[in-house]
Amino acid sequence: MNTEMLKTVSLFQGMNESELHACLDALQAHVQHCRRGRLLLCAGDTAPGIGIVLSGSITIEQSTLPGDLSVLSHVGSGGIFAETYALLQTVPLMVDVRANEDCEILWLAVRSLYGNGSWQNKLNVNLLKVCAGKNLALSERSFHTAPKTIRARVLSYLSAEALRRRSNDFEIPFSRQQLADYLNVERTALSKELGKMQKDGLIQFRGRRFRLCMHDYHRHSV
Amino acid sequence: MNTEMLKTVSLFQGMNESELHACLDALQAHVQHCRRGRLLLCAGDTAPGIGIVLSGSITIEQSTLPGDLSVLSHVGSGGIFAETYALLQTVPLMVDVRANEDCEILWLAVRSLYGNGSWQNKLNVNLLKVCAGKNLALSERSFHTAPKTIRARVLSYLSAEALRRRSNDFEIPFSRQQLADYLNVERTALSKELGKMQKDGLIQFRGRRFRLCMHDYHRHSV
DNA sequence: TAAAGTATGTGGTAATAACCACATTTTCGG
DNA sequence: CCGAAAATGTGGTTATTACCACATACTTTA
Repeated sequence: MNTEMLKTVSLFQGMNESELHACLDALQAHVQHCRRGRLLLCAGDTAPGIGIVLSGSITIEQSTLPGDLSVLSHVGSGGIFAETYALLQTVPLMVDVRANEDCEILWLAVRSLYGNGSWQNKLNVNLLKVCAGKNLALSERSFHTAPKTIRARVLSYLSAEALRRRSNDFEIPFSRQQLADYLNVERTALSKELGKMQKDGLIQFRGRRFRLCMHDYHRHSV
Repeated sequence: MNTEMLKTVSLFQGMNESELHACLDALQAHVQHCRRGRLLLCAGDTAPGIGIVLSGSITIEQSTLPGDLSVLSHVGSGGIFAETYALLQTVPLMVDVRANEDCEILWLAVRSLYGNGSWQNKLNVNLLKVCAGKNLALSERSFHTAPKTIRARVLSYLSAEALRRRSNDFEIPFSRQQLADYLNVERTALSKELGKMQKDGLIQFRGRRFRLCMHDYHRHSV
């Protein structure tokens, strides 16, 4: 493997040749080749580790309705991805990762970070988890505020919540005002839209308790 | 200091008593008392370290125009804050941190994380920086997409960019379509609003080059 | 250089959400 | 159990934006 290239990767900054080798060894580094257009990871998966793009490039895509695809970000050679999900091993991906062109990916197993049990190490790992957690929370919110209509934002949020609780019937942790702030909409407009959605049979709610009535989510005209 | 309480803090998970003490010592932990309503940190500052709320609670506030204050988040006892900025020491805060009630804050000096120079340590620190960087990028975008009008979003973005470049005349890294996506608005609506803003004398632009014509935007110095 | 293709700007229209004033419901302290 | 206060919902109006069709400018390349 070309270690010169690896020295330019942010993760390995400040390491000399021997440290780099020790590191790659301990993290069970291995290379995956991937053809342009193929999925490296898909929503629902748990990340197998931290990904580093050795050559080529990948895109992070929002996996909503097919045909209405949106690219969230682009990671080129030397970039890293999936580290948030790798650090929070229980959390499933909300996005797809696709090879934007033929590429080589270096995977690092993250559990090896928990190396020697020194307090320095524990502190680092705890701090990493906190950062990754905030990261995830921020990504998720930006997900739910992306749709242009209030209805779509509400559905995005409620669907994610239902998925998380593994139930279509659940309580949300927000008051109406807080939910409005979270979704970046005006409170009374939110109330009105919630009412309409109930009338339309999409949801039922009372206070903070919501029920999602998803008849079939596979319906989308061409 | 009450170490029982500290053991519940996410940062110190999994540490025993002696590790905890070693840790507090190495990180030059010290306690600050703060009265309800006072500012702990203000926008433009650089964070002195990682903050942990020992008692009371704090709020993170958006420091835009006074009178139009918005609370971004609330951190209670046991919570940590400012870790993003502490990890990226060069970056000035975009927010204010205020004591929501009388409180005690434990500050940890982050440079001590760079402890022994093992590759494990370097890797951890590098990873932390990557996470903190993504965090910051996500926060910043949610800042710029928070305003309700296109004009306000554009100004929020351009002002931040001007601040970063320390100049009112700069190039942005986005095409129109990309900027529209970033600000979560429709491209042609963005073009129209940019035109109006130029006509109104707020900005000048040509392609990716922008100039901010803000008469009084130097309220960052004390 | 011409032609094709891409990026950007403009006009008009319909849909949507912000905003305000106020009604109703819920929560909470006495 | 009451009344006050907070939270939530409703109606109507206006401002703003999404959306569409198309014009113009700027790039690329044959």
